[in-house]
Amino acid sequence: MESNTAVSALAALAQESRLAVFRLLVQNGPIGLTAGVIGEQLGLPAPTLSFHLKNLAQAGLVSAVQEGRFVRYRAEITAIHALVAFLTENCCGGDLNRCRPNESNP
Amino acid sequence: MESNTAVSALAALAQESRLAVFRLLVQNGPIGLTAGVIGEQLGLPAPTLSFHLKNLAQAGLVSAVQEGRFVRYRAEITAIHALVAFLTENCCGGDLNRCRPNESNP
DNA sequence: CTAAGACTTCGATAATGTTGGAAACATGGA
DNA sequence: TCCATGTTTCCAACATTATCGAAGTCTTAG
Repeated sequence: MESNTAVSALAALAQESRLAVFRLLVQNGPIGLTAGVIGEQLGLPAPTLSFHLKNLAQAGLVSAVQEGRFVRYRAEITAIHALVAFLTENCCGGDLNRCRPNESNP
Repeated sequence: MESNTAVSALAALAQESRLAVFRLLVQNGPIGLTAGVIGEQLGLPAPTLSFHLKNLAQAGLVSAVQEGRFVRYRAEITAIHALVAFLTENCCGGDLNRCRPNESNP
């Protein structure tokens, strides 16, 4: 993963509404939710939600699939895993024995 | 973890320089680095670095300890773990069997 | 006590992100 | 075809953040 990709993903999540949208989608797993339902659940005006969903999609955190008049959104869990791997890359110089010597290791 | 805390942490990491600082600190584990060394390694002017380090510290992602004239910074790995837990909280409604049915589960 | 070094705060400027109403754009049903 | 519904684009006001020079604080050495 490149630094720019990580920054985009983190920036996408670093906003109250988008974070709420993402978490809601995570909770709905592979079933996902349509834009309208998301807006209803979170009380967001349609243009605002659309703006945020686009942002999340561009960051690769959610996927969008057209279903007739609806658009179904799903969380991309693998994106989060990749992000965490990037953040903790080469943790403690790669030597996990040196990682937090006086604390429990993960 | 509260939503505000998560947003703060994500916003702190959602910036090229701060992300680089954090990753550098992660790689140096419990040993950490002084502000001067970080600035030298990343080529950041002192005021800019100070601004970013303060931001990271306020978000709980790094800790700062005064050592004489120096200030030693360390990454707070547990903050990342808490953040990930918050992001994936109640994933797929808590039923992991429903999580990505056609893909490998984590 | 003075000076030099490490780091932070101040302050001004520039750039970027957020919000939501109005209007436009699809899509499917009557 | 025409209408109702779901979603997006446009736009303008507003709010937040990034940058770094200059000046300030704090600490140790001489």
